[in-house]
Amino acid sequence: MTIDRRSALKARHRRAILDAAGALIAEGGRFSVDQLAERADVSRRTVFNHFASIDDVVTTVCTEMLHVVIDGFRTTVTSGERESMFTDVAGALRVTDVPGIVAYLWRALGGFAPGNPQAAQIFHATVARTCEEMALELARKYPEADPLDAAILVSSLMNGTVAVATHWIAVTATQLDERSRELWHSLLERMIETVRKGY
Amino acid sequence: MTIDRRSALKARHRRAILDAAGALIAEGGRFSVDQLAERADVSRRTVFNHFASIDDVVTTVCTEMLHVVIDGFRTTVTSGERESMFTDVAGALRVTDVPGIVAYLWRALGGFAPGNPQAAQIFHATVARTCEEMALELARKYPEADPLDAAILVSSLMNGTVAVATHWIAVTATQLDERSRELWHSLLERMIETVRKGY
DNA sequence: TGCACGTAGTGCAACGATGCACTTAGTGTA
DNA sequence: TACACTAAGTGCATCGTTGCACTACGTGCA
Repeated sequence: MTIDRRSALKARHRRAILDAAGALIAEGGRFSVDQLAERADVSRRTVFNHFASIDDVVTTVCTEMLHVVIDGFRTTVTSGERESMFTDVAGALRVTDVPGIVAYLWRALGGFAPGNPQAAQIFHATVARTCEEMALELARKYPEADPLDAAILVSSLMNGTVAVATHWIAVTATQLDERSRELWHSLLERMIETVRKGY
Repeated sequence: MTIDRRSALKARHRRAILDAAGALIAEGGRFSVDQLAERADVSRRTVFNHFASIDDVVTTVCTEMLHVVIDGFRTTVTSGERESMFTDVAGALRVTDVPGIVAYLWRALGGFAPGNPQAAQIFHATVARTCEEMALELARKYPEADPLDAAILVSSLMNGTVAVATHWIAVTATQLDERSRELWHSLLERMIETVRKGY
């Protein structure tokens, strides 16, 4: 087989951009495209060749981080005995530090754009997708269960997250609080609907 | 100032190719362009975009290694008091492990192409240039001295090299012995002539 | 001798990365 | 309000990288 080095170059740069964004986000400061490009050792234009916008970059980074959570959850759920949804979720909590990862993500994002609604939206959208995937995983294993139960269980799995998020909101971006509540409500509704349709 | 990322990309790939070649040479095996390209994580074609030939790559790697020797020698000679060429050469031997570096280079090159006259030629040509630069450095500091003395001193500085080279030749590539002797003779003549002309 | 095969090296067209000039939009300031 | 300034994002020409097909040459083998 032949390795496609043309794709390899693209992939390398894409990775470099994401890694740089992850580092910059973790450092807690806002950052510009120029900073991102410099950190990734690519040109500013290349960033826009790979991603539609800065938010696209950040969303991708967050999604990647939460995929760790999803993968861990999926492994726990699929490898465990069929007992009850509760034991699966409890097991996932023991194996993966879900609230820890998501809290880290949230704090980092808070630093990324304090007072910027974009940060909260990116966070909630990413976490929402993560929750949906986890709820779907549960529903696959327990098809006879009520989708509402799965959604609520996953929601409580993410509880630590919400607490941290709310805390951050209270401390640094009070004006987001109301919007945050709305987003979490709509998230729960979307989860139930998603599980019901089973994609 | 603006960083030229176009050049940066080129430089990065050039470095990757040289590093890969250095590693492959050090590992002691022969290697093809394909191996080199794969190791450097660039396409085969890019190797030829940067270097005219495989020998060009190897020569560059060797030259870079010997620049360590040259730089160390130059520092010792220029920073030391003007006393005698002999003390300078002795000082350089104390500071830099000249025979060690060159012997390593030779063993590595021997592995690169056992039975291949190219290896010996690359080695001798590279070392010859190194010797010339060192002899020139000596002649600059002691312009009244006989170029022959400078050449012979540098030659003796490289003595460990010759010994190792001769040993390797005897063991693994006897057929190169005669050619090696010729090369070293012509090297000495060229050194003297070079110093005499002072470039 | 003829032939398959591996490897060095080249020519070329397509694709990816880059520099630069440009528009757009938000923000602070006189 | 007007204006300077900063940063996001776009269009385009150019340069660097890559895949692929090709030639040339040495080597082993029937």
